[in-house]
Parts: sequence; C-alpha cells; structure tokens
Amino acid sequence: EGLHVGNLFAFTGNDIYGRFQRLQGHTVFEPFGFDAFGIHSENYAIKVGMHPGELIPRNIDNFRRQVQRSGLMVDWRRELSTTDPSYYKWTQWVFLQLYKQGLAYKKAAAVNWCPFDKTVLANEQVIGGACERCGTLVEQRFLEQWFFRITDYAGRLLANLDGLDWSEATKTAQRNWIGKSEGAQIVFVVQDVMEFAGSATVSAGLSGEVSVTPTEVRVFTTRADTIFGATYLVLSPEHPLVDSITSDEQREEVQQFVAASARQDLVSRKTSKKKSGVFTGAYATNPATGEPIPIWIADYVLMEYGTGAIMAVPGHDERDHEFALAYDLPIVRVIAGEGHATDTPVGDEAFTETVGCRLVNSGRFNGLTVSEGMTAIVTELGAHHAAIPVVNYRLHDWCISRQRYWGPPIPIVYCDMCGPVPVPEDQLPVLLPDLEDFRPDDSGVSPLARATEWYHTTCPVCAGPARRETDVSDTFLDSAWYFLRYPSTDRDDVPFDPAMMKKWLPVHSYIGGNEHAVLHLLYARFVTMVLHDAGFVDFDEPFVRFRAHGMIVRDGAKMSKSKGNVVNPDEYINEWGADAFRTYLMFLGPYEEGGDFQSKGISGVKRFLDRLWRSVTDARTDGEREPEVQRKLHQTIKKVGEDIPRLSYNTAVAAMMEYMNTMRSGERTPHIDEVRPLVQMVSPFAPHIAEELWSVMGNATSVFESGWPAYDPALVVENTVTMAVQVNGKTRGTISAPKTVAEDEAIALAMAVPAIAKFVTGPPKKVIFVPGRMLNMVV
RNA sequence: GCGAGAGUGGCGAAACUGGCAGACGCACCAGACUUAGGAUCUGGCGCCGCAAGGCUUAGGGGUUCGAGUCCCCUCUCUCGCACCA
Repeated sequence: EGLHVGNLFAFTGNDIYGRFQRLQGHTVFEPFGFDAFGIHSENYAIKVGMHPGELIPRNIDNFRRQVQRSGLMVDWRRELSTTDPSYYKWTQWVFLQLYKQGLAYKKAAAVNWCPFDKTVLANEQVIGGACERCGTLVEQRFLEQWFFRITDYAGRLLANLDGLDWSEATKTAQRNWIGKSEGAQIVFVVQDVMEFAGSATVSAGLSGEVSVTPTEVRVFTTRADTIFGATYLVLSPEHPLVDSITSDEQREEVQQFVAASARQDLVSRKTSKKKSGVFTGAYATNPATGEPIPIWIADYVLMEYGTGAIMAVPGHDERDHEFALAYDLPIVRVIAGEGHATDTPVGDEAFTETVGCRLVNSGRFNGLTVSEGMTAIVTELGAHHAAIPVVNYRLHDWCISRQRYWGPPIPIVYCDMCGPVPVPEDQLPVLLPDLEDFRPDDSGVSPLARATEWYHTTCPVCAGPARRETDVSDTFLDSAWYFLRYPSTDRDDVPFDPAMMKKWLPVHSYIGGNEHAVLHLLYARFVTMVLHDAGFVDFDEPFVRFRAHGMIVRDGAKMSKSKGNVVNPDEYINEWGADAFRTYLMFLGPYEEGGDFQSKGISGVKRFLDRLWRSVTDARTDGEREPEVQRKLHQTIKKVGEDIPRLSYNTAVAAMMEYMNTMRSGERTPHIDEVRPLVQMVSPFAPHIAEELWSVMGNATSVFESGWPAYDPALVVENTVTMAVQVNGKTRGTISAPKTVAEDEAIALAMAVPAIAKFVTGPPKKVIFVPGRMLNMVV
C-alpha cells in the first residue's frame, strides 16, 4: 500500500551516506526500484479483490510519491520494477544461465507446503515451522520442483565471508545458516536377516574380513572417534532402504510407523520432545567392533540432513541416549573424562565433553584423544573402504518453484519428443498470461495451467506440440540480481551494459534490514557468483560493504496494525516536513540498532532546523568572530565528517546541535561565515532546507556541488583544558590548565583549590598524571 | 538447548584505545519577553541530604591509582535457529 517508517528509516540512512559522498566530491548513483512480484503482493490483491496487474502499478505510484517527497537523491531515470516484462525477461534469462550450467534441476522432493498460500516455500521462508507470510503451519508434500544447486557454492559462500566488509552479526548469521560441519561418512554393512539368524558368527570389522552383502547403510557423523560405542543405527522414516531391509515379522509395525510419521506435519515432528521409533528387524555390522547392531527407524533422524541415517552412540550423544533409555538399547562408554574408569557407567545423561578426554573400550585406539581418535579411526576404516572424510552443510538447495500466478513463468517447455527444453533466449520474455481468476487451488499445480492457450505451445526444437512449465519462480530470484540491472535499464538487448557495469559495480554501500541476513543476501551472492563463473560479471561478490540498520519500534513495542501504533510517514511529513522527519529518524537512536519512535521527539529537531533558518536570515556579515566558536566549528566539521561514514548519525546530529548552541549562546547573533559550513553539514540530513538556505546566502549552484567544508587540525585542539583531579581515585575537583601543563605545575594548581587541597592530608605517596586529562594523587 | 545482541536519569540516548558518567534531545521546574503561542530567549534538572558530603551505569565478586568500558559468576530482556548426528 505505502511506505512504513522502517522503510523510510532505511532509505534515509542510505541517502545521507550517498549525499555525504557527493559532498566529498564523488559521483553517486542512488537508484530505486519496486519488487512487487510474489505471494505477498498476490495475497494482498486477492484480499482487496483486484487483479495484481492493476493494483500493483497504482500502489507503486503511491510509493514513488512518498519516496519523492521524502527527499531521496534518487536517479529516477533508472527506476525498475521486477514485475515489468522488460525486467523479468532477464530474470528468466538468469534462470536459463543456471540451467545451462547444470545448476537448475527438477526433482520430486518433500517440500514445505503452505496450506493457506497453497504453495511451496523455501526452507528460508519457514519460520519455526510456520509460513513466513501468513503464519500457517507448514505441511510436508512430495512434489516435482525446480531447485538451484546453491549447495555447490556452500564452501565458497562461506569462505568469501571472511573478506567482506559486512556487519559481523550478518556474517555470523550466514555462517550459521550455511552450517558447515566436518566429519565422516561411514559404511555399515547390513546383514542378511536370514543368514544372521542362522549363523552365530559374522566376520567383519577392522581385524577381520568385511562381508560382502548387497546392502549398506551410510551414515554421517562428526564423532567418528565414538564408533566403538555405536550400539545401533537409526534411519529416517523416509529413508529409501527402509522397505528393503525390514524383516517380515517387523513389517507391519514399521509400515504403521512410517505412515504415521508421513501424516505428521513437519512442525510437530520437529518440535515434539519425545522420541519414538521402531525396530526394523535388521542388523548391520559395526565396522569397528565387528559386532552386529540393530537398525531402527526413528522420527528424530531427518532425511534432509546428512545421509538420513545415523550411527547412534547413546553414551555420548544426548538424543541417542534418550532414545536408548526409552527402548532399552545398550549404552557403552567409549570416551573417558577426568576421574572416569573404563567401566564407569555413563549415567543419567550422555557424556558429551571432549576436551581432555581419552578413548576407552575402543580396542587399539584406547588412550587417544578425541581428535586423534577421529583421525586414526577414519584413516583405518578408510583403508577398508568403510569411511571417507566428508564436509556436510546445513544449507539445502534452493527450491525456486512456486505454484502461484504472480511471478515470472519459468522458461521451460515440455515436449513429448524432446523432453524438457529451455525457451531460447531470443524468445524471452515468456509473458505472464492475463488470467481472470488467478487464485491458487489445492491441486499443487499453478493457476497458469488453466491458461490453456498459453499452456499449449510448440517445441522450440522440433516444433511439435508441447506444454509450458506452469510454475513461476520465487520472488527472491527477482531480487537476487536487481542491483546488476540498474546501470543498464536503458538496454533491452543485453542484461548488462559492460561499460556501465564496470563503472558502477559491485555495489559500494548497501544498507538493509536484518531480515535479509540469510535470505536475500545469500541468494544475491550465489547468483552473482554463478554469473561471474559464466563470464557475465567480473566480480563474484555483489556488495563491498553491507550494514544492517536497526528496527524502529514505537513506545517500546513493535509497530503493527493490530496494536494501532503504526507511524504513517505522510502524516508526519505533512505536519513537520520531510527534513525534520528525516533528521528525527536519524537522531532517535544509533542507526544500526534502531530505536524508539516518540512523536514528541520531533519537536527538538524541528527547533534545531528553525534555529538554523534564523541563523541564516539574521546572520551578521561583520563584527568579531570569537575563537571559541571557531574552534567548536572546526571540531564539529571533524566529528560530523567522521560520524557519517560510520553511520553514527545520531551523534552527528547531536554534534551539530552543540555547535548551534555554541554559535548562538547568550543570544549571540552568529556571523554568516559561522553558519555557512553548518548549512553544508546539515544538507545530507535536511536537503530541502539546506538547499534553500544555500540559495538565500547567494549561491547560484546547489549546496551539493559545494563540497564538504574543510577543518583546520590546528584549530581543533583545545589549548586550555579542564583536567579532573582525583585524590585516592575519587574526583574532588577540576583545574583549568594549558594542554601541555607539566606534572608539578598541575599539582600546584590543584593544591590551590581548597576543595581539593583539604583531601590531601599528607605528601602524596604516588601521583598518576595523564597530560591534558587527569591528575590522581594517592596519599 | 544453541547462536547473536542488549540492560546507563522520568523518557530517547552519549561516553571511539580504562581517565570529570549522563553530551545532545524530549518531558518537567523557574524566570524574561509578550500583538497569548504547540513562538522565542535565559537558567535549572541522576538519587539522598539544609549543608558538608555520600551514593549511582541489571546484581555480585575481581584486576587497577582509576572500571559503564577488562576478567569471573548470576539475573533479565530482544532477535535468530531449533532433534543438523
């Protein structure tokens, strides 16, 4: 509908940085765009009963009006809109580049399905088991979906983070999301059930022969050192081997369990505290001990991580321990800490410590430390082809299919003769057909399937009958490359104009919300890397510098329509003006932390700007210029010039207010030369007023062409300072002294102050003297 | 549970490497000027106390001549992830 103060807070901080860079003499490109594809916009259109194709342009007009009146230094010639065919043509082109690189593929997968929005969601869009958009609990569905192989880039996405000038919290969030974990894949050979039942001896293990049987279970572990304590295996209920290894006696029970867990939605499965499982009737050989161990199925093992199977070490893993207790499975100690003997029972809780611990009950590996044991065991098992070191990532491939209407159609055609065929680039865009009823249904198929004329097409290869892909792509794909397009919006023949690309990219300063830490920013980095590897862009990281701005709350609470505490920027701009509103937003708290919006607070900033106005209109052009005012001016220029680049906008405003107070103290009328630099300093915050005052002062060109005022380092330093004087570490008074005062002079000055001298009861035993700062006498 | 961040006056907040805690602003109090206004200007404003002085940065301990800042413990709040083997 329109702007939220949070948007304006983000934009203003960005704009101040841009305007400051311009004052510094740089050429600044500050573009603006609209990203109105996606479920959010479509749901809103459904809610108000309009077609998004009509509604969105109208709302964009409103947004643009609000942005323009808030005074952003935007180059509107470069405006773009992701819903415009001239833009999504290239979104489809990006898809095709990934397809060509083998990075886009279709597979049937258990996916997150939102029953309200009736679409698939990416893992990143599921928050605590619920749909990020509508809050409905997400279900599991098995559907054919398009994926991007972002996991191929996991290592690089992680490694590159170290070199980026980004907010540390954002980098940490990405690291955690990628979730690198180093361990090993270990092979457990499944024993033939009949054979095992018939023979007591099974030869296997490190010391014997590895039996050759057709079935093996691969597990991922980060604790290969504990393998001697692996007393059972657990498969996820969806594991492909479940059916083939289950014994006849256990079949019914297993099938019931699997069916029950399939019905269960992801949330209750992932959040249920109690672990449940069932025995398959099958056994596998522990490759370290050579002993047979039972294979179980349990809901606490997730198919989507690792191999979907684990070796359970109940002695040293909390979850396995809990499960072993519930089902009476053996618990063995293989790691001993201080005070533990080989046969010390594990006890009520799993022993998960590793530091200073040694292996026990682990054959020839006894006595090794945890990390030594890990390496030695993986090496040894590796020699028997039973283990390999593996790096696992928590990150999943990016599911980009959406069974919805309002998005760019995925440019693929299905031909009975040729199979899936990418739409040739010269036939892009695949236009989104105009559908009267665009609402999604529960079929799992996009509404686009109902656009029969559009749906039936011809194969680009053989010209035979073919059908179009009916899924549209995730809206995060639209925003994963938009910054690359801005400099080239005038080019319809290529996605990127090479010269403009070179001039403006990568993005030097990017400011966004924390909500983008793992979604948008990770996807944008991935797409940039892919386009870089394909030779289209010459950098592989899109954003040189990223800073996350904070959140604006109101009276200590998050703004929401239901609480009725939402700030409508239009109201405040109408009442106070865009400049006061902008400056107040920057003043209310540290930019990277956000702050509390208090309606009354604006008046202070308004007073400051009014005083600036009067300072110009009333300024004198002759008379004295006091050195104190001069010094304060130069100090302020220095401080504001240092604060803005580090986004310390609140202290920059405070510094300018201080200078104003100095300049006008005691009803003093400022000299015009004292006011002029202040107008320049204020201009990034309050561009309209500054521009007008600049003109009133007789300048023919823009204040933003005037350059940032210079300060004289010699004038910044105070030559007389106020020093704190402490006696026994307690401050007892101050002295005024030259900056370069010597210790004995300072003491003499201090002793002349009765309030200080009365605490000095004898000759000082010790004197700490920090020149120009403080004096401490210990008596 | 794990990860990230935060706790400073009545309120929003400053204090960049340990050196006068509370800059700047809101609110409040007193005063000036008033063609009475949501204007402007001056002064005051952490807490206790008449004062001298004492106390004070969530709480407790420590290092130091000196701690909001460094170290250890505890508590509270916000956000993110959540059976990741």
